[in-house]
Amino acid sequence: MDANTSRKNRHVTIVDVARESGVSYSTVSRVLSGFEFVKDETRQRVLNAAQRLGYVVNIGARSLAGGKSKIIGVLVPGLDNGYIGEIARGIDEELSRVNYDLMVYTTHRHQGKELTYARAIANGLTDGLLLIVPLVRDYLQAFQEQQFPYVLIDQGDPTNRSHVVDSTNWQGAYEATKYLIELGHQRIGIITGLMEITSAGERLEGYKSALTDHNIAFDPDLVAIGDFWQPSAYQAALDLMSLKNPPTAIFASNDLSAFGAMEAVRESGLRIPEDVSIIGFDDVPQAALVHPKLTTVRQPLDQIGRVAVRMLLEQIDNPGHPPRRVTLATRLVVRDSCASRP
Amino acid sequence: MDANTSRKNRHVTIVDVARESGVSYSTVSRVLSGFEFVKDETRQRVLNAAQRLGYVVNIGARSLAGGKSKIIGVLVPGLDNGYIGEIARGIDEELSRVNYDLMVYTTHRHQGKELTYARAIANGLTDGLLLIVPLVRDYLQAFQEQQFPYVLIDQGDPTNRSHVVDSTNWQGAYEATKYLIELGHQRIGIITGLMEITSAGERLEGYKSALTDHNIAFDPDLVAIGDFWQPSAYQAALDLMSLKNPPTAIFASNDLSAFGAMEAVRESGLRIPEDVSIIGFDDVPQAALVHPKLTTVRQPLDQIGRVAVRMLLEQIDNPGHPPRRVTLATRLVVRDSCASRP
DNA sequence: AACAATTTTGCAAACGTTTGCAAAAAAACT
DNA sequence: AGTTTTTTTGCAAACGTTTGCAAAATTGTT
Repeated sequence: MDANTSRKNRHVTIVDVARESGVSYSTVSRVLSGFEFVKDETRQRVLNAAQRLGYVVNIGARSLAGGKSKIIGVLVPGLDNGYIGEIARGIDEELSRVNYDLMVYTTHRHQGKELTYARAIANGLTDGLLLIVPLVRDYLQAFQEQQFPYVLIDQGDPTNRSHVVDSTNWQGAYEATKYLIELGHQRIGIITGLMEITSAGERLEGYKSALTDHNIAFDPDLVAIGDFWQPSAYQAALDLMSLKNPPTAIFASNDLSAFGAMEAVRESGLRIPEDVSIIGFDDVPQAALVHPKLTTVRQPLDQIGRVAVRMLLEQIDNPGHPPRRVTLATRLVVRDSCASRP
Repeated sequence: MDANTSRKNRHVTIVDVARESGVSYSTVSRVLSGFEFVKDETRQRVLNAAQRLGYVVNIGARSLAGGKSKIIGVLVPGLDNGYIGEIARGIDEELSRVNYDLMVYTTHRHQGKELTYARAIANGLTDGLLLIVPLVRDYLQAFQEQQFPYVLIDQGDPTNRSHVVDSTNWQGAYEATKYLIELGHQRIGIITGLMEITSAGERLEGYKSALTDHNIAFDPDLVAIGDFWQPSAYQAALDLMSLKNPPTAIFASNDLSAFGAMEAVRESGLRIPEDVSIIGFDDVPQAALVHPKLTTVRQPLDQIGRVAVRMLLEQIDNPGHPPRRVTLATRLVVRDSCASRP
């Protein structure tokens, strides 16, 4: 096979630009990568030449040589849910303002060997990492030792050594529950999230507090364990509804769970909100699309993404920044899925 | 400021592994990167050493030196919709099987200067590109000249020089329309997609053909131009419903548009499906969640993603592969949003 | 046992940047 | 005009790989 594929598809390099503009390649590098001292006239000359030649930096080389890759990574379970989608939008928008690119790593695949995995990332070409995953643990330490920038999204770090951005989970849950109580409900069920995630716990606590504060005894039977996904919430709701004394309202720990609950309730032959009220958490785009429109606690998801990016960039530019935790406010969005107690 | 940040956070390199296992670094490279001739015993020794040291390749260096980066890029408008999410899932799953990573580029930002942009990508560190974008044009040629691997998803290439994977748009639209006709509808409106996208045109044609084949005159008034997004579909549906002789059924060119149409119809005080039937296209996850559940034409979105990846890999491993076009079958999914003519 | 053929290994030269250090040029003082 | 200071530039040495080529080791032939 005479496969004379010319492997070398020569690209325009910094050297070409240097030649074209009559300066040394290091000057070009300086012009292109930063703001070092370089005479304005020279800078212009270089910029023009680069433009003319259609130069574009080779990221691999740059990161090898020690510069920033201008890539940040985001570690997520998967792309296929509105929650992540909204956060991703915020991330993306903020990133674009500073000309960074985005690398996506999904965990659902790399089961188990996450540590190795995280090391791979840190070692590689990303300048920092955004983690939107449950069960973060071991590798945080590795990151800390390496001073590798990262921020946790919607997931607390028990050791308080991480930068994290989240929202007022406890309070949001409290408000949701309170709202239900004010509608006259006394038996309020909750479908929890995956309890390994800190926000799931916080929401459960908020629910409990609201109950207590309004003199309603907490009944463990009304707590159904879910995992933030629709199918398990569906099952959980089914369990709740088959109680001898079923709830007249359900607080689902996220919207996806609320959708599952709606399905289950409807299948039990009951109407929403006439027979049972359902409230969610997150306010993903679909929440306003389902019927009846879902009343829910809004997390400013895109904002969360934005803030996370800013915090990460801060660390990148300024290593050794002391850990910060930013908590964004949630607010109740009343739509059509809740009504007064029947 | 005594910021003595030790810039050099030394990583384990191929050289360390070489030392540890008592061979030269090139042998290590060969063991790690490919299947070159190397004695089995040596290979084992190297592998063990690498394992022990926790070695992990530096992608930047590898791609600089001419190897594969094992990263593929995907160019999308944005991450915040179920359609992309599903395709992405397919892509991701398939990629994980071959240990590739994923870089996401969104276009909504780089308005206009897409050519420069695409060149940047191709020049950079991705081994290939998946394009899920409207309005592909100029840069395709650049890719072709450079023999840079790419595949078009759900978007045809008029010149037939690209690898593309899509689904049976014409046929899906035909079936949807036919289904509506068989339910007795005579005045069937259509909300088109963004007409710059080939699939939008194909779906419109399918709709027309079905009409013609069943002796229903095509009425231009019943065609409302949309752009595949909910808000414009909402408006389009409103227009349709305010016709002197409004349609009794609407074929929306994608599910998002169908959601918009549902909203509009409901707001006009009409019921779905009793007063007007609505059918969508795509079958995104939410389609089964809205109420009434949406009858729609299912595209195997994750499959599309999978196939696209396979085609891309094929090109990467085997440059100069002649362009192929794979068209996956759609099928009608009947749910609750369509009924016989009132 | 000598030689040829084949398989396995190692050396060195890229790949395209960044950056410390020193040289050159320009500007600011005497 | 001669110094000193400051700004601007260039050289060279990394960074961690891959890979062509040649040397070394192994195997096969006679």
